[in-house]
Amino acid sequence: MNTKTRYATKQKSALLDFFRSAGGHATAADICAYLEERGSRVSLATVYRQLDRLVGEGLIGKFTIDSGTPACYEYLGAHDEQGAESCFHLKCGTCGRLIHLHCDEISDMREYLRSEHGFYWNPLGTVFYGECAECRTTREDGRISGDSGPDR
Amino acid sequence: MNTKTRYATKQKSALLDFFRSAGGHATAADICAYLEERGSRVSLATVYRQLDRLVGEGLIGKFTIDSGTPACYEYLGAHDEQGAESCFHLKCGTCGRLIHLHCDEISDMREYLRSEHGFYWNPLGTVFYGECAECRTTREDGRISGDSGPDR
DNA sequence: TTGCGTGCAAAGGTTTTGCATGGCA
DNA sequence: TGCCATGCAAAACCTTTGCACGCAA
Repeated sequence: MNTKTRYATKQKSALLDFFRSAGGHATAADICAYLEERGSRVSLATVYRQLDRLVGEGLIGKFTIDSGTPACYEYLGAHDEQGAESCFHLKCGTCGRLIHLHCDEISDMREYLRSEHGFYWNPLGTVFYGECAECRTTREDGRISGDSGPDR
Repeated sequence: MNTKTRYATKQKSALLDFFRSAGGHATAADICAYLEERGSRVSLATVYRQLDRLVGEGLIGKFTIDSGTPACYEYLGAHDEQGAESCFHLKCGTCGRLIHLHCDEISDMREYLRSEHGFYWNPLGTVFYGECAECRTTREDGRISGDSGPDR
């Protein structure tokens, strides 16, 4: 589905620069806006095309927060093999925050999925949905306005 | 965000009938098509509105496979509290299959995320990305056409 | 009778695609 | 020079929303 990069263009290096310097996760539109601000204008279509290639090359990861919202992309190049596999994301459905996590505990989970279910799990790109501590506390304490509970 | 159901309409019961009989996961469009085939036509907008409410009521779960693709919905009513929390999904990025899984092992993961990171994980709605055993084997054996590896 | 739920159509937002042009090798 | 990558605009797609009507309570 995604073609290999054959030529080194300034748009591509601008994208990589963005990920290396800005870090964290960003949507295609974020990247576009950031680059424009920096003087190197890149069209949104090109951003999507490059991102697709970079994902295919394994340099960046793509993950989906919710259908209808733009996909998030994140630089993986900085992680070594070990590190990359211990990095994943938590999404709080109440406040909408995306939490970035590094921990080795999930290697157990990987091992389990592989041996027991034959599934080779890639934690990158996987988003754990739930509720963060702050929101949970707030909701249990106050029972503020809404009585319909969290979003999901 | 999602309003409570106040009236019992035939559209709503048609939706619930669908989930109880057809089971598994389905997109809004799937449901719409299925119902039309059965003679009970329900507009897509209504399907979305009802799904939103049903998710809010906890009767069905919503999860996102990939941005750009329609969201999947699944009936949860059949699960007891315990069962619901041991149900989750694996997505093979190579063949695109969505694998349905029930296992209790993940309660360890939940416990870990809660005690260590204060995060209340809801396994439903979370999709584990990776590669299934068949695809892995095929790819390692044959190294068929493409040399660019799996989609992600 | 009240007002929620529905259907239709249009809008909104994200992502993809066609085609002519420009730039890398 | 050959061909890939880009830019622009339009299309495709999923989902939400506005509004008038019908139906449950």
